[in-house]
Amino acid sequence: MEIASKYNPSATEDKWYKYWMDNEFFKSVPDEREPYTIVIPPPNVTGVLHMGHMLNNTIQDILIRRARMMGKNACWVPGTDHASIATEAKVVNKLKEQGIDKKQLSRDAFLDHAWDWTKEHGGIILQQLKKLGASCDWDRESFTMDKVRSDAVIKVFVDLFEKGYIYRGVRMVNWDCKALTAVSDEEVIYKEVQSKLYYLNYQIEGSDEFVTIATTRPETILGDTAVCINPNDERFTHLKGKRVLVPLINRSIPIIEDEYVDMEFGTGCLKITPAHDINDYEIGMRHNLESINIFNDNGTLSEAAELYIGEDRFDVRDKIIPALKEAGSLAKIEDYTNKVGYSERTDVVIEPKLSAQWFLKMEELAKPALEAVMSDEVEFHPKKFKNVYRHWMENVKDWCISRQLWWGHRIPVYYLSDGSYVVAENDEKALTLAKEKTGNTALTMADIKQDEDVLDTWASSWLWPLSVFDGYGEDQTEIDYYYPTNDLVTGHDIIFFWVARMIIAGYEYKGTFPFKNVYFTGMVRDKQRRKMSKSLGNSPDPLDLIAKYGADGVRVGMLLCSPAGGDLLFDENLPEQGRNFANKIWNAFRLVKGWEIDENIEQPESAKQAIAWFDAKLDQTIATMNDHFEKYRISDALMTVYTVFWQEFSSWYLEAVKPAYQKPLDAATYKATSEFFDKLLRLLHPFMPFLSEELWQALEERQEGESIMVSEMPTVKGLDASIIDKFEMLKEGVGGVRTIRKEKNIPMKDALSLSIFAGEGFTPDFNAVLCKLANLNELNMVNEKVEGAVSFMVRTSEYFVPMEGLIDVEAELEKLTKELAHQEGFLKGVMKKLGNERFVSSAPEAVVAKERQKQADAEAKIKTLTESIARLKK
RNA sequence: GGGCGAUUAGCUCAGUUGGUUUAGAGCACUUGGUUUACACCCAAGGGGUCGGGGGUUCGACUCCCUCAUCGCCCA
Repeated sequence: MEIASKYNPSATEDKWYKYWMDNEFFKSVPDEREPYTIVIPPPNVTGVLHMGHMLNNTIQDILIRRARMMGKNACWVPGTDHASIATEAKVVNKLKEQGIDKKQLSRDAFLDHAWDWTKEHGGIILQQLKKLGASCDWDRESFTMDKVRSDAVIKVFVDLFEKGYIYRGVRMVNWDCKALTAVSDEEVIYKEVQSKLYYLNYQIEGSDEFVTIATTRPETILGDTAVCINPNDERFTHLKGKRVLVPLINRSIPIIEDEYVDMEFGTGCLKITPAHDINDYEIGMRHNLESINIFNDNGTLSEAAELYIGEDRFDVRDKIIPALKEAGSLAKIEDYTNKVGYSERTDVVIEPKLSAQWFLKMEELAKPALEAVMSDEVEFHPKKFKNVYRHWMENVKDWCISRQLWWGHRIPVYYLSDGSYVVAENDEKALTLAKEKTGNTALTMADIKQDEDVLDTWASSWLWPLSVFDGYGEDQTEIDYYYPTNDLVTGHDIIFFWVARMIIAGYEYKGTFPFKNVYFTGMVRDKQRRKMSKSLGNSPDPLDLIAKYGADGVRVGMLLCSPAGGDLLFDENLPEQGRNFANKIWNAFRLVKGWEIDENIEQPESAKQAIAWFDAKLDQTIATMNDHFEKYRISDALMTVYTVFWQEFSSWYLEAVKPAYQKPLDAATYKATSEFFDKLLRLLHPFMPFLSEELWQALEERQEGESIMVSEMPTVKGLDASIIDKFEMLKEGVGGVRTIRKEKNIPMKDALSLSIFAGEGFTPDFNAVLCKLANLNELNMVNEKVEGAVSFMVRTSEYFVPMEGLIDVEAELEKLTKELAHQEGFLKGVMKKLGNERFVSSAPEAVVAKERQKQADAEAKIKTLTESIARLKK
């Protein structure tokens, strides 16, 4: 059978993905088996696949494939979210390109365009995930705005309103002047910027004196309604009760006193602009100040500003400074570094703005969700995120859930002509409620008007683990079976946006957690620790990587350096390493499949020994991997099987059983080897689904409809592990001989003779393997030192390779002396411990015994080395 | 300004309730290799006073304090 010397992923990946789909292996329906469920963090419809998705979904696929092989009913639900702000922005831009202004369209006409856009672009990421091998149940694909999910969102709004958790209030919100909507606190990103601190003089009314205030936003003076001092500040005692004039517009405003003012900062005098700063707003409330809103929604100045009407807020800042200077109001300008909030969506500076919005009260709802995480009912991996979570939950703020947009779930609030309102799931119910409320049975839909705004996208995502199983529908079969889900895999950057809120919703609506475990991935960065971004151009296209290194190679690459929660520094040498590993497996398979099998020849002793060892080694490997998976150390689990396949299986086992060139292999050894290979492929399958399927199908004759992905994951047999340590001794022996060959320039093909003076713990169990791998023509067990030989030690046994005339006495002496010094140093450390009364009396017995064993071993080695040195010196 | 976390080999990280041969892995590096599975390979090797200082302990990479540096979250 001819097999190419290099693995070619592109030839196999599409073939097996289609095979899996055709056989419906990804599909899950409730049955009597234990369910294992993951809901995908829904990528938003405007996105394209990036490295973060690759990492995230690779991990989910590993977990789900493993669970499936462990006999569970594995269900991975895919889907997307509608990304209210981002999608609306995309659609508005697209319409603009076509010469259409959103304002000219009706709500329904705009939504038609948005749906068209979503249908065209929405599923791209999910299609790309198939290339990665994602084994999602595609029949379950959900969208936050489809019928089932939308109904859930509206039902929940009505329910929370009826429970008294939702209220409408005029508050200071984070206003996005580009998207023209409020955004939540979580959607504001604070960045440190170099700015200026402007010192401005305000003339005291009826006097030539003035006070100086410091501000970073001089344009907001037009909205000032007070100047504030600290009542304890003696510098300003004389100002109490006076009034000052706002520069340029000469508005008379009071000087008020409030302890909020930091006497150390700036001049100790603070201007108060209640409409445009959250702290000023609170001070304004305390002192009954007027709020003057000087901005329009798009960030230009309004009529209320009196000056610069219609001009952009940043242009005004540039213009007002010369004007203030000319008016003699500018005292000085200093450089200043401060943090400014930017919109996560549009990257424009957030403008604090007073407006009427809908809020969700969080305090009560958050309690069970906080408790659940602190008590590990929901487990975070890594644990350190528990602290972050607690801090947020204990200080949780009410959630601003309304957005001034059209694309999303329209708020089910209906206003009556008198300004009162009713809340209902649909028009019909709203009308009924309105009639009840007013006692006017003649009301029609024309008399009530639904709120124009939509809900925050996260107000639908937070229901995701419930809504994808139609948790708010009539038929509860699915939710009863799949909920709670098992694992959630997501980036730690959305712990508040999404994870915390899902946990809250889970407890509120099902009385229990939405998922048992949360695995937080790190952020994918480039080698220089920069975030991957389009503008930097430092993010590779995942599909290009797959084409270059194969999906399995990329999956392995993503995982090789991704401890939970830590940042992942991506570099192309990672998928390259993954590809190399795939090729290693491919070639090991090529070797095994290339052997000719002879039923009649006897199994060599060396093969028997190697099989006994690798059987135990594999058993231990499975146990180690299980342990890693239980603790969500997924990259460690991969590293375990990586090392075992490459080092133990390929470099030791296969070399030990490999027949001589062009000689056949006995049937028993082939059978054992084939079984080992089969198990290794199964262990590898969750990480490398395509290659493992390709080889598993070729390893034996398989029936149509068979697949490694639905085969059983190997389990621990509980074999005696002591053989593994004995084999390590054999490796040291082989290594010793190899070193001698290298030092003496003896090629591998020249057979050598070896004598072993056995020390404590020596085992002859692997002598046959030793002869084969060290290429020995003679192996003698001796009871005394061998003259005229090069020697080395394996633990307390001494190995001799006779080498008449080739011995470099000086070099041997140097080697032995160095080793002796090391052993003596080591013994000294051990003796120091054992010489300490308090160590011997207070350390556990086992620890002391271990030290005594170290002492005995070291003394035996020192004795041997001393004798050998003396002999050489003769 | 408040809080959290980190600092171990050139790089990225393990180190699992303080005791397994005076610290481990992967990558990178050095040396040697046309062995008939694989150069996307094989064999061997170098490299760290575990950020600094102090303390607790018979014993500290591991626990406590402190300083320094960095990162993240929140205001």
